[in-house]
Amino acid sequence: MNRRNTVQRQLVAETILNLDHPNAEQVYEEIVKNHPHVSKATVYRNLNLLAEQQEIGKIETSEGAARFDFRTQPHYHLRCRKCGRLFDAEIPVFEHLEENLRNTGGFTVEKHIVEFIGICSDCKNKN
Amino acid sequence: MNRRNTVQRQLVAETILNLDHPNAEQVYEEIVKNHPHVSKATVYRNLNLLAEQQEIGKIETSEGAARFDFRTQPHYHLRCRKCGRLFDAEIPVFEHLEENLRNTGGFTVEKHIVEFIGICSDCKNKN
DNA sequence: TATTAATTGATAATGAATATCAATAAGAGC
DNA sequence: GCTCTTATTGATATTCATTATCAATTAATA
Repeated sequence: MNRRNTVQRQLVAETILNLDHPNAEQVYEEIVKNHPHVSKATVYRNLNLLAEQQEIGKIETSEGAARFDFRTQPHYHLRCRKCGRLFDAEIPVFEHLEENLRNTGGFTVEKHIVEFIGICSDCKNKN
Repeated sequence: MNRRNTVQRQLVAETILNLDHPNAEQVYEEIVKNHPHVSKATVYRNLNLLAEQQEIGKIETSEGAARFDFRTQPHYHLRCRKCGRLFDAEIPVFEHLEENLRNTGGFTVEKHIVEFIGICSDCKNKN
C-alpha cells in the first residue's frame, strides 16, 4: 500500500523534467541510455503512477501516444499533425466553460480538454 | 482514381445515419447483421474515406477508439470516461479562438478540439 | 463486352499500452 | 544489522484499434 522510493521511479520523475512533452517511449529511451536494465513496462507503470498522484501531467491527445508533462496545472496544447510534437498554448484556461454544461442531461462534467491542431514551423520548413 | 459506388461503401454511409457516434467496430457489427460477407477492413477503409471527403465526421477522442458522426459541422463533445460514449455538447463553437494563436512561434493552427470529460447519467446510476 | 484500375476480403502486421507472474528489493519492525 | 512483508520490477505475452498486404473481384468506362 505504501509507495516505495525506487531508483526506477526516481529516474522517471527526473527524466520528465528534462524532456519536452515526451511520450512513454521517449522517456524510456532517455533512461536506458544510462540505465540499460530498466524495463519499458516499469517506465509505463511509473509514468501512470506519477500522473495519478498529480506529480506529472498526462496528456492524452486525439491522436498517437500519450504525452507526459512536468507541468501539472491545467493548460492547453498545440499538436503538430505532421511530427506529433506538443507545444504549450499561451492562452488562459476557460475557468467557467464547464459551468455551461454541468449536468447536461444528467452528464456530470469533470474536466475539459482544448487541443489546437496544425503544423509546427519545423515541419512547415521541411516539406 | 475515380471513386466507385460499391455496395459496401453505401452500407457504411447509411449505417452511420442510424447510429449515435459509433466506433468502427459498432458500424461493422451493425452491417454484418444483414451482410455477413462484408469485411471489417472494408468498413475501416470506407469510414476513413468518407471522413476524408467530409461526408461524415471522424472524432478522435483523447482515449479509446475513434468515433464517427453523421454531423459534419464543427461541434464539441462530451465523453463519458466510464463507458466511452459521446454526446453532443450544446454550446456554440468558439469561432475566433484560433485567431489568438495563429502563427504562435511559427505554428499554424488549422482547427481545434474541445472535449468535455465526465460521467454520463447511465454510468452514474449503475455503480 | 472487354478492359483496367478501384475496391474488396482475409489475414498478417503494427504500435501503444496493459496483463501476467516469478524474482527482487524497499522499508518497517525487531 | 537481519528478517519479513509486499510493493515493485523485468521479461514477455496479450490486448486492442488500426493499417498493410495482396490476390481476387467488380464498377465504370470505352
